[in-house]
Amino acid sequence: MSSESPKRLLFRQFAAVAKAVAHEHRLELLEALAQGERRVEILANRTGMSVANTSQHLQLMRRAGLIESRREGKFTFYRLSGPAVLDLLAALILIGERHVGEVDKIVRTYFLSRDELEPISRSELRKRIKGGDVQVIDVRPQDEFASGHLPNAINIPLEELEAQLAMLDTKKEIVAYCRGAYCVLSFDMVERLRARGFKARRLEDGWPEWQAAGLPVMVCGQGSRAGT
Amino acid sequence: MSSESPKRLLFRQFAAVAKAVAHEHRLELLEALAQGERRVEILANRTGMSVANTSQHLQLMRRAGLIESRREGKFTFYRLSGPAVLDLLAALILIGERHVGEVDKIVRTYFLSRDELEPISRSELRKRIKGGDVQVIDVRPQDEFASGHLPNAINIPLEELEAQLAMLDTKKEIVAYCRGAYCVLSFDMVERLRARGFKARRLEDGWPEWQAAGLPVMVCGQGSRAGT
DNA sequence: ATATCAATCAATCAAATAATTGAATATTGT
DNA sequence: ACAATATTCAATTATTTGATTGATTGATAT
Repeated sequence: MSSESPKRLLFRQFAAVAKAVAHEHRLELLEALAQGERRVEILANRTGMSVANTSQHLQLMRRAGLIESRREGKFTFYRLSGPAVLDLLAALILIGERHVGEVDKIVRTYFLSRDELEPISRSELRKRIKGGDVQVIDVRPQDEFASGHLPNAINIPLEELEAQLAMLDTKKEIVAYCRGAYCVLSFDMVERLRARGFKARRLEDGWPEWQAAGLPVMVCGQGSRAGT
Repeated sequence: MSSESPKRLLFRQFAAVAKAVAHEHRLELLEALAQGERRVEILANRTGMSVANTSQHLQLMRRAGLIESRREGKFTFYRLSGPAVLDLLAALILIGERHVGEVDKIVRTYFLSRDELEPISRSELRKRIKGGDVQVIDVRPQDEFASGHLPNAINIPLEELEAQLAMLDTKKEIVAYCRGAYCVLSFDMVERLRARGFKARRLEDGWPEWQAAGLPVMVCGQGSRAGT
């Protein structure tokens, strides 16, 4: 009587995939990995978990097929196993936004409302970049910027805004972006820029989605990096 | 020190959504609900769970925003909260297929390989239905067929195949479909039809996806139902 | 060889989740 | 009002999952 329906067996596997995303910290790890491949220790720092704990979570996700790893010398690099993982996260976020009251409440409490921020879409931003009438600011840390960013974007992490203010053209509109839909960085940046009288908006999503959409990108030192 | 980052709070909510799908039985419930709204008892029978247990799982998913309910007299009907839920399931299945070895093994063991079955796409099937050179068989139970099906489809559940064989045109190609990508019914139907010399293929997905894609449908007694 | 460092493993304890049972609630029909 | 029916609630127990600790592996550099 141990034989079970194949459908049941398959569902068990799919449930295992879902279980692997069903944890606060693992979602945070996936968000970090959506920026590009990363070492265990870096991920541990980012999420504030112990290295051992981080390692276990990563292995769990690897077993579930969400991520893959590569060994290079002493280091193990992890990366997303494919674009379907981003789809999974997007679906999760969409359901949260539409149908979970808590999400709405948190967004209202901590972020400017989405309408006030007038987010700009990927396709619209692309046109305006071509037109050259917009300044694009990448709010992520320097290392993430270096491993890939939007064309003509300049890198200004939040804490460097003061130092880089002079770089900005007060006439041109600014569009800020960071890691993704719920990365706080670009929200903060837009607020601060507006407080200083700039015309600033947010990209509606972030770097991983831009990249996944196959839009043009720049890597490393090729693009313009602000300051220093 | 109780204040946490808003991102962490949001991720907690998204993780809760993921947890709600992360269970074998709940996936099965969602698959059933993807066919249309259903009562608790019906769902309990379908999944082989007790009514109380089913009710608890359903409430958990409702709290997570995956499903909604409606009371009608003594009955409570549950339904998916929106199309994003289907996207979530699709992403889950895609990751499983691509990156989980077990899934592949199960498919190989229990189903004909996908290539052998030469599945037909939604758009192709739509064209051929218009052309009228194809017989479409809905393999689902009668009640599911009644609440909606593909245009010109006839309903032949597996156990009725023998009785309905005479209905089928041996010249025309047959396309069978059922509940979705991993519903066994249409696999079985194609195998049986081929064993009898028919030219038979599978629709690559099933009723929920057809409906979600906004393609034309028929409801209730309006369409042709085979036999009796 | 040995020291060092990144990552993993193994064992433990604490916490969350799932199934079961029987009682409780709400609605319908008599 | 009363019984019948569909669903939910509450309490219990078994199982699974998560974090922590310290030991272990594997690779590099001295």
